[in-house]
Amino acid sequence: MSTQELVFSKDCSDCPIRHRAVCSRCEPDELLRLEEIKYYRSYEAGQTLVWSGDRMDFVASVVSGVAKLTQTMEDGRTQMVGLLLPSDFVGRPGRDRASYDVTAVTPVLMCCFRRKPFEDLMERTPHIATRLLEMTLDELDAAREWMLLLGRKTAREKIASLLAIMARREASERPARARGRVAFELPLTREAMADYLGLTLETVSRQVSSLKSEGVIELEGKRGIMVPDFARLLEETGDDTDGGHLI
Amino acid sequence: MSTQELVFSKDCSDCPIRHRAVCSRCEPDELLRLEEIKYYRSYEAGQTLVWSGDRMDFVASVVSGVAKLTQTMEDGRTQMVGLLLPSDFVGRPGRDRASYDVTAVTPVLMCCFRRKPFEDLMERTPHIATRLLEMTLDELDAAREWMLLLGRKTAREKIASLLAIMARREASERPARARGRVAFELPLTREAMADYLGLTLETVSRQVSSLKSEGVIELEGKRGIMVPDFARLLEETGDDTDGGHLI
DNA sequence: CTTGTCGGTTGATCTCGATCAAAGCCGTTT
DNA sequence: AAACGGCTTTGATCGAGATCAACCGACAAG
Repeated sequence: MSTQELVFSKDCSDCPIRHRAVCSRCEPDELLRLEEIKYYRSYEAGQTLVWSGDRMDFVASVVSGVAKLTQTMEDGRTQMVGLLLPSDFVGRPGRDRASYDVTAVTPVLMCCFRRKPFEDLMERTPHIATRLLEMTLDELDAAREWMLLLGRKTAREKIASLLAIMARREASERPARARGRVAFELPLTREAMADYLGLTLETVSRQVSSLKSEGVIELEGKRGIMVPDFARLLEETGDDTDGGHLI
Repeated sequence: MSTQELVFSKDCSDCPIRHRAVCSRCEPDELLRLEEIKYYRSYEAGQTLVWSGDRMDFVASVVSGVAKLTQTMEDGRTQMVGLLLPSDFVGRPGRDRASYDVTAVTPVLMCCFRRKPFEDLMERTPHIATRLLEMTLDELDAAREWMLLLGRKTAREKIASLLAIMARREASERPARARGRVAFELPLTREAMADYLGLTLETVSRQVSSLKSEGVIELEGKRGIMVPDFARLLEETGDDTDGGHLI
């Protein structure tokens, strides 16, 4: 398959700059230059892609699957600090050591770019930096919302918030769905949810059960979550519901 | 005072790109273009510069003083999500509404740039975007460390961590000081510390007292903190102390 | 079929930090 | 000097979530 083929047949789904379907200024020759320095890697669930402190000579974009960034204290307490879904970017141009553990939550396919050439390309292609800045600012916003969750929300609100975030993200992928009704796969174990929310897995389990028994959510098998009334779920998050951006 | 004068006499201390004394590629004429679109604003302690949701047609750089970014829930629970010290950047190119409340903690002087012209300048001056990306990535790292603190640390560790962060930042400003011994002004009230750490002000007060009575810190007047042995303080943070970057 | 493992649930108890309440300490105003 | 307001400290009590422990169900391996 020619490089050209790859780029356009897949709608450049592995170009980190295009991934979120925003950068309309991606020129074909710039994409080609990206093609030259990229390669794929796949990982199985549970596998750690990078350890905190490791040398990291690539940056990458998640093509499929879910991965997490975690920080761990000496005594084993761990906190998830990033959840990577398809189209998310990993790695940091200009730094050669990873700051967090990166672990596959489900099987993951990454599209990697060798770091040095990627940095060179960034120098020559200004709007890649602009796009990356935009994505990083989005991540920073998400991190700050997450901080409010960690610092001030109750266990119940935390669970509801996590479900709302996942549901919203799911909905944005496939916007066609019944009004207010959302169903999605939650790819996280109770323990991973606990690490996300700064709780213990027992508390997560109890609160999920409680939301289920009150009809806010329905469980479908192991990982399926069904939200009959999204607005109802939002009420449980403690967030401003009339903030406009409902979904 | 001529523009030239201002730029070079103050070592461009109000240029957000140069603020952290990193961007060695700032050309005089680029700095001049920044000069043309900037203005100063000062605020008194307690004053809110921007309300979440407000229109924000500038970006800015803190020249002096301390400001905070906070998020508040309907019922009044608030969480600080950013602490802005001199040289920090506020605002987001490409977005016209503020996402957080920005409040002066001490009297603050801001160097503001009208947003649209700043964005235009960014287009024409690629390494401004690069520099901004770098700064944003630093902030993201800080936010993620903060998430570990909020999600997993004990009250005592939280206090120690905050003090260590402030001490470290202080030390980097004026690197000349006795080995292990650091003194600094903590510009936050107990309530602000509580908002930073996801605690109540009573808990903050108790833990500070406890650290004092155990000799980890000494209080000098209202706001002065003296750390006789920085390594000792670090032990209390729960962080990896042999992570190299001690101070 | 048994055994093991992994993820999840549920129960009993404990504890850290929240909450409620009362003073204390300045610095400023009257 | 007295009164006041903002900030802090300290005490008593309460409760949400952690901890410890048992058990369940699904699935894979022996």
